[in-house]
Amino acid sequence: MLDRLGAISVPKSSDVLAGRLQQQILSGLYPHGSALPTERDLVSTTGLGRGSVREALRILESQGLVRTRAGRYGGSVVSKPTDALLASHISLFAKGHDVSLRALVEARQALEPMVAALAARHRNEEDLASLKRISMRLDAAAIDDVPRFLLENANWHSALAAASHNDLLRAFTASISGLMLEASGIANFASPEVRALVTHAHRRILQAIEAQDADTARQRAERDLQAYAKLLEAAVRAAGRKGR
Amino acid sequence: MLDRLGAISVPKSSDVLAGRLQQQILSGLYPHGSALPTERDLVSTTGLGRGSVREALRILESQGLVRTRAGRYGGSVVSKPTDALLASHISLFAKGHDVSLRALVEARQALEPMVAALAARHRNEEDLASLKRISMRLDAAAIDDVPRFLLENANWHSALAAASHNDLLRAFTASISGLMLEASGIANFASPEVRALVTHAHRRILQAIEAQDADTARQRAERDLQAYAKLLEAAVRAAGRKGR
DNA sequence: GATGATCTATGGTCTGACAATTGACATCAT
DNA sequence: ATGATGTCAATTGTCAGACCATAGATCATC
Repeated sequence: MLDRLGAISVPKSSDVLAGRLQQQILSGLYPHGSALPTERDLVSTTGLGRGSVREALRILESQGLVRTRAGRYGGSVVSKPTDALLASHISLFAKGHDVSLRALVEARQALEPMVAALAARHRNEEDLASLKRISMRLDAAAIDDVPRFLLENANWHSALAAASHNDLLRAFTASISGLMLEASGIANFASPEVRALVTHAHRRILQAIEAQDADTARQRAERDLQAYAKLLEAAVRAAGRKGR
Repeated sequence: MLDRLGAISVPKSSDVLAGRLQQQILSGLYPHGSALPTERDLVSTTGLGRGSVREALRILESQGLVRTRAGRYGGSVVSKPTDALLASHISLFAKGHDVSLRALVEARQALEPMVAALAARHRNEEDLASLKRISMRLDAAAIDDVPRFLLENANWHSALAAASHNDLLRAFTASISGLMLEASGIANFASPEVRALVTHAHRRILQAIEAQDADTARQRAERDLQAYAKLLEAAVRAAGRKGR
């Protein structure tokens, strides 16, 4: 008989422990907010050394599954991964793969029409107030404060995504807004014309959302993003010519 | 004079080291594929203990920025975060936030039309061959092999996203496909009618992509997903009634 | 009752040691 | 020559033990 053996890999003990704890957390054995055993308890129950246990906890921590505090009554507490953590992972992925500004715009073009439609459908008064507040700040900054304008613009897109009440779309959108905020600081693309286009577009979308008109919100987001993408493409071409 | 002091937090040495190494990697000081200093070198240059250094490396590892191997000529090598790693983080986020199947479908509805349009525009012969191969397997499995059908369906969506040649959209789409594959195993939604709808829809989209007709591809993806969403909603309502 | 000192279980860190791994190199048999 | 085998050395993997830092509870004091 011929035994076919694949490659055999010996996993690290910290990886094994991290995987088992992750599974137990996801299975509901350790619900959100509950405390994991202390490091020393884990040492005695698993038979591993404290270093390995701590490495496993560090893995869970960077997955956002636990938060650890020192001191008496401290320890590792189960928690939900935050938007910011997911955004940082998405950001690392994007930077590692040299995702272009164009690809970011494509992603935003994909997400934002649906986000706008959902926001129109599901927004509550608080969402609306938040969007209006940010819109006012955005309009004010559009006149002459470009860095502030870019920041408030990112906030606006994040607030719109929050109003959609879809956690996944919200996290995706917030990540892309952060990445575009970084990129636009470099690209220096926010001319007065672009700023006028953006504030006008946001106002129109906000009206549709206030009226809870999902189809109009979607269409306006689509059209405005298409105009934005064309302007951006032209600016990139111009910068390319100037760069020679 | 009144000094206003905010909260002062003392960061962990492993976090500080992980942050500095991350910065150095992103700055290009350690390009992709290059080796980080060995653990003991880091110990001597930083003055930290080896445990802290190892915890920092474990953080970078779970961010996908390095891969570590044991043995002589081993060590930590700079690498790019993989799709699978980002997908796992997105999956943890989604599970932690109890993202509903409905929210997943909304995300797919947002992404897929753009993905289809980009795939039609940017696909090469290899992408096309891959999609055709998966389509054949999908059609075969649609007759009676439901688990295989669901798996090949997830593969189809991932292949479509790969053909878009947008790394971010590809990673998002692959993550959502994985999550829906898990969820559909539970929801048991893939009736023969649904399977027929899906295979037909995929065939039509594939035709548009082969013809490199971006607008048609987008429209077909939009319409088909809308039909799919309605079927799903009806199934969920039916399951809700049965559940009583 | 407020204030401050003290207690103590917990994570944070360092040191030292040894085991396991693994690629390069030397050796040997053919 | 060449292929198999053994040896070596640098590196990560792991453990044990000690001590420090933190922070909430508790107690003592006024």
